[in-house]
Amino acid sequence: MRGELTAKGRATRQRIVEGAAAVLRERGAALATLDDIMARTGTSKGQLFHYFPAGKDELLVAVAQFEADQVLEDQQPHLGCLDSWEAWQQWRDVVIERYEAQGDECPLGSLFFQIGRSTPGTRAIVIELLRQWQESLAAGVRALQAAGLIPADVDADIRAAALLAAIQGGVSILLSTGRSTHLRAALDQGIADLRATSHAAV
Amino acid sequence: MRGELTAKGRATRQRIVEGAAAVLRERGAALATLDDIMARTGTSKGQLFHYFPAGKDELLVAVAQFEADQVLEDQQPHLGCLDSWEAWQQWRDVVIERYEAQGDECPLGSLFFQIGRSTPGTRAIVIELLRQWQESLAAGVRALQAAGLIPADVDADIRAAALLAAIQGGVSILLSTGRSTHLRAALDQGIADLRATSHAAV
DNA sequence: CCTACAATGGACTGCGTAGTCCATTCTGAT
DNA sequence: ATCAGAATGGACTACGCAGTCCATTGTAGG
Repeated sequence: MRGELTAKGRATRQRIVEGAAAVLRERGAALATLDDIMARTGTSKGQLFHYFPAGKDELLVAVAQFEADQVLEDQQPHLGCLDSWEAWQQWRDVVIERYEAQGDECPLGSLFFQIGRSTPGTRAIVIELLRQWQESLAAGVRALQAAGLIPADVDADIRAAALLAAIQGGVSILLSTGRSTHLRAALDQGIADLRATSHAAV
Repeated sequence: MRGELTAKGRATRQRIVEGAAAVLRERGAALATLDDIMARTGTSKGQLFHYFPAGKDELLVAVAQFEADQVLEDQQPHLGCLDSWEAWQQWRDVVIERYEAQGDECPLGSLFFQIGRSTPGTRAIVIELLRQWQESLAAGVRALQAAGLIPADVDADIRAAALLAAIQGGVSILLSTGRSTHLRAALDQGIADLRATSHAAV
């Protein structure tokens, strides 16, 4: 038992992270307390500080990483193979469905505002998430070019950046208003405009 | 002196709101304390609760309203008369400049996550802000149609919604990463795609 | 002036919460 | 069976912060 963490220990730690994630989604990072997390996960103070010696911040960073991983996973396998208009459409459906189901709970958003500015940890996680997300989208645009569905002179990176911004904006408006109108409009318009490049007179 | 608030009183109240707004931008709503605000504005506890009897929440709502008004004002007069491509371009420049200057401080964002979910107040303010913003954009699109610069069958509301989402997303990515790349990409691409409708083969 | 009430200052209270500490129980290797 | 170290429980501490309260000062109207 030199490796610091037994099987039981790993399970408990995981339970804490997942439970904490649920609590944070429900109450928001600003209002969630360690007691909430203890109650939800059926753990004690001793355990929390046993697995996250640096305290709440360390736990929040772990949760942020957990949530960030989820975001991309939830879009697979569609995000990974955007090589036809059908694939793009399926991906669109999954994204909208996911965020409509999430409603006004924003795991990463509230986390970011709680500790993002101060701690470099969460910020780095968010940046890396955005980077991978955009890279996948850019790959999708290039796949369309390779398939001859859109012109080769379309700038894949700019398009991907614009699409990513459109999604982010749609989601934050969904968070504020509770309505997915803008997310839908942004995604649909973004894809339509991409499609329009194939028969533009420019 | 029956009207509750003298000239001096009104000035103090205003000073508190503006000072609080500054503090909130700097430290984020989650970390800002009444003591910070007192220090910044040179006021006492007594004053804070004299002008905002319901306490911190009431003050935060006042700040949210103040910030929301700023957002639209800062885009004027450009946002009000988007009737030519030059006007759109100028507006684009103002938006980018404003948010680049703001950097990673998000007055409304942090406010929203602090009290937005719980209090209906801030949420209503944000919703109203978004509504007016989108309405101005839609008016701009219609102005382009009226000027014959884009086809009449372009759906102004959808375009406006997509543009608004693009901006919001660009801003939130700016908040996360500190880089305005996405905001620029989103705005430029959005306007370019709008422009492309005038010579599309569809 | 004088008076009523607004404006101000600041000490004080109460509470929620993060974090500490140690006693006890469990687990696996030898 | 034994023992080191992990896992757990929970009482206890420290403290920051919102909100209360009242004494004092300023101010406009009569």
